[in-house]
Amino acid sequence: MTVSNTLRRHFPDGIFASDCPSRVVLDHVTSKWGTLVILALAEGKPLRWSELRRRAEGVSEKMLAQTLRMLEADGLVDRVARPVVPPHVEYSLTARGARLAERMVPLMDWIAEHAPAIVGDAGEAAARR
Amino acid sequence: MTVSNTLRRHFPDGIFASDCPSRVVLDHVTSKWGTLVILALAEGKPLRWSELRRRAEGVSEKMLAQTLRMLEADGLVDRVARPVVPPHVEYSLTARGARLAERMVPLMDWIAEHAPAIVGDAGEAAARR
DNA sequence: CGGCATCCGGGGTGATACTG
DNA sequence: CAGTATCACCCCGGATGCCG
Repeated sequence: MTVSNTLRRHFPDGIFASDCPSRVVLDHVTSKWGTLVILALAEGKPLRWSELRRRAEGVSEKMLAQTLRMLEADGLVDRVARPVVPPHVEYSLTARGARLAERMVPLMDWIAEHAPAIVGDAGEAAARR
Repeated sequence: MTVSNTLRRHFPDGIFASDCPSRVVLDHVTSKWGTLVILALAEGKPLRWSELRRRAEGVSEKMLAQTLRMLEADGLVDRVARPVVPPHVEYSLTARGARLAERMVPLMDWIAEHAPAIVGDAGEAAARR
């Protein structure tokens, strides 16, 4: 038993049809920067734009903006702008986003634990070639 | 409490440094087709190339091959070829892959349940604009 | 500080054809 | 059936410049 009844109920015959809404959401939350942003916000503490940029190391302004707008449109991230100068904007997870994050953290934990071994294996395999 | 101690222990100061092995593994398992392949194999039943192509609807031959080789190199997917004609090749999850899949299924369950609402919201938001 | 608009270059992607 | 090879294209994503 590795596939849940929920999954079976929703996708009895093909995991994901190419036009299924799940595909869209899947692409959003598993996007390169989407996962990092959600995870950074998973601590529960609102983060500012500049903080997010540091947390998701390597992200460009454009991609961070794009990612945040995408997640906001999906109702996963909340954006609160205080109209002061200099501007102060904070991002946090919505209730929905927090529930999603709960399911992402165990996955990230696993990856964090096993990534070194996996990359190590790959390196050896590459060296053997 | 939304971020685990494991995650904190491994990434005390930045979720993911840009050169961290986790980034590589993360990109692999959250790649567009990687998730679908892992999930398709998560049932535990070995699948043939052509079955995988049908399950991951929309995947091209090239990307399926690329994805499978990547996951195989990561030690997540096992490839067994029976040298008969016509060729018979079966893919399944390794023990490591199965453990990863266990952590992906809850995430996919959540997405499967909430994707319609999310896409629906996005549609409404777009219409409102 | 927190964005958005524009340009543009490279590589990821898909279609097609071919093979063991 | 299960792939590899080749190629053309498109779009992701970075860099830059400007604005509230």
